[in-house]
Amino acid sequence: MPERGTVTLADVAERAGVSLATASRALNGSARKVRQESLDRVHAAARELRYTANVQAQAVARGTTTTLALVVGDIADPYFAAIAAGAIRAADEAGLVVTITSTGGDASREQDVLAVVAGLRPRAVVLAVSRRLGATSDTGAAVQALVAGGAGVAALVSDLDGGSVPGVEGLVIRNLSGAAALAGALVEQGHDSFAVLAGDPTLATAHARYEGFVAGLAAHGLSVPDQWVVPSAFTRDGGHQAMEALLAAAAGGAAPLPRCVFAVTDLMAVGAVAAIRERGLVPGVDVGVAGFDDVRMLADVVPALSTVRLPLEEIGARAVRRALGTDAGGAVDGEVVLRASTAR
Amino acid sequence: MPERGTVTLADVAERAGVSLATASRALNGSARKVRQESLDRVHAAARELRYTANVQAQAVARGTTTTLALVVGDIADPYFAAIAAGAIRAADEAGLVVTITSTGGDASREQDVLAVVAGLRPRAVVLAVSRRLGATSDTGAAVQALVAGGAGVAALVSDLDGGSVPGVEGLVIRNLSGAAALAGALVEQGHDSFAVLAGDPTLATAHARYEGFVAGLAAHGLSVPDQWVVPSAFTRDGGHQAMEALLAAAAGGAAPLPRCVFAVTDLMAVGAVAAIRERGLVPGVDVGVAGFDDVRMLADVVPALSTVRLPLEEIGARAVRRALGTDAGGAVDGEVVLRASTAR
DNA sequence: CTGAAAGCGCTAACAC
DNA sequence: GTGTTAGCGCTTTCAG
Repeated sequence: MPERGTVTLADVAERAGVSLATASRALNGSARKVRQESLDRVHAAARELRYTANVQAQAVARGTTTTLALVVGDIADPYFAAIAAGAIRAADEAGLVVTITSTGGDASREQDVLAVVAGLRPRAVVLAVSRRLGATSDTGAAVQALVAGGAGVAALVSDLDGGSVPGVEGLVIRNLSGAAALAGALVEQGHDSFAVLAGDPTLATAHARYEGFVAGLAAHGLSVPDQWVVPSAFTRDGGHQAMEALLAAAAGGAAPLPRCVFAVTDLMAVGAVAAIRERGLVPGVDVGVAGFDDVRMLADVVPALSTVRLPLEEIGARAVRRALGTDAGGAVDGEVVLRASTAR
Repeated sequence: MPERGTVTLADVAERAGVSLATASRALNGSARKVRQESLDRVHAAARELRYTANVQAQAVARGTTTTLALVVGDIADPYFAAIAAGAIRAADEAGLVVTITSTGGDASREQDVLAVVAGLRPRAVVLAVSRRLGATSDTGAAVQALVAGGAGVAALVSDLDGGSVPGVEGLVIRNLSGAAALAGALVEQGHDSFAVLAGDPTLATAHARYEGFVAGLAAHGLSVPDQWVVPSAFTRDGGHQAMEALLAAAAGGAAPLPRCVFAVTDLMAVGAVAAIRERGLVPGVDVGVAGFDDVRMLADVVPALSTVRLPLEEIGARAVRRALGTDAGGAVDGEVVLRASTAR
């Protein structure tokens, strides 16, 4: 029987012939306090009426919500999408509903987004945004407000990241050491001259990967000449353009071509591979390409990308637990995976 | 000055020296009714106190929320991720916050998910799940409840889809005609024997694309023999396995290999390409492969995939507007894009 | 064990 | 214009 409007607890209580309080206790409250018979009656009534508790009302009455806010740069980016998937799973396990807001990578929007998030009075919030180096402490203030409001806050950070915001749990992703390990592996594989498609150097993640890679090379006595460090947008197209710049310079005789190129992101690496191919060269043979992340969606690109695998879904899940205080801690390591794109 | 606990409207009103009602009107209510001076005072107080309205409280008081619930199969799937991105953008423009719940493609979980969604009392809900043919009307009932609760509901449906659920706006995606057009284009390109990697035939989307393709071929006097219609999981691996089955049969002499294979999804197509390559054949040359969706992430696979482009983000955005009643309607067409994977 | 009643933070009549 | 005062739907003392 479709009801008009919406069914309230009062309706259920009335139908079950008990008080509002009893109905509430039967349906949600601390169990054990309700007689079996009343309990059954209430449940029956609820079922018949198709009652579903209004979580907003519960939230104001209880003073705490069941919302977990996830702030990401761009949900269409597979990196964030994978993290979101893990976060949703973990939140679900904790009985929380995930609200996703996206900054679009825009720092100014971040402020607004955080304000909206604050209005949600979330039980926990996970910040999976591309942190900007020299971050405006405005953002810090907004986060402080969240913390003061009682929300557990976790943020993905890099192992190069400087000051941690007080009150927020940082889940450190070892971009620095991962990139360093990759550099070492590539050198041992025989590569001896490298360029870095560095992405946006003001982004903490991009910066850490760049620094790590350079440090890894340095440990083997190698370095990357300045003209071979090319910044760009932190996207597939950015990688394409950066690689194109390198190729153009080499074609113009301005500089030789490196044996291997490290793109700080798989997506950028894919762009680079395309650029190489467009010049009539063979990626992986004429010039090696390595990425970072090992996003699953790119598993079938040819040549298969050497990269640093990050357990993205796991990261999302752990960030949630971290925000809820149910994850002990510990950093997340990447795993170097060598494939055809750097096989020579 | 970090406040302890949380700031309420009452705090703001007190600090501004006005009543609760005035503060409410100044901050949210129907403007115009508050004197400029009071208005300024209230805003100043709000700013100083870092006040952010509690949306849950507003929701119960107003009897309507600012939540838009998006139900997707799997947010890590680029198809859904793109739709989600568009939905988030459109919702944001409408001042709504998006809550994403994922069914994981599990029909039984769909029930639970819908129950949770109902508890949110969302202003609107977008169902972007893989509809199952012969759907359990249980789901229909759950949706009914949502509609009865006053939520605007929109669902992505196929042009082959049968009964529309009363009360829900169906945004029809022309899978059927898109696949038919693709078939026609491939025939005109010179292909004359086809296999279909049909995915999960119980999913409305997969089914429509299969039917459309077959119909498109029929229009040119061609057909697909039964043994060349191979069902599988609706995933990359499913496509891989299905193609592998085809290749194995051909290698065993059991059947010849078709000139061209249509995978009902780009992801499946990519899996098929990989399988072809593993057999030492050249995809696009020895056997053509076409997909559906044109997911951006796969733009750089080699050979570039012939496919049917769907404006995924746009679809997400329109579904939101549809649910809100601000989109007039009209189906979404796919656009055939021929590329190297079927060039011969 | 159960009911009556007092909130939770905010909005919306309804007066003044 | 602004303040008073009921609620919104639900939880939670506090008595019985």
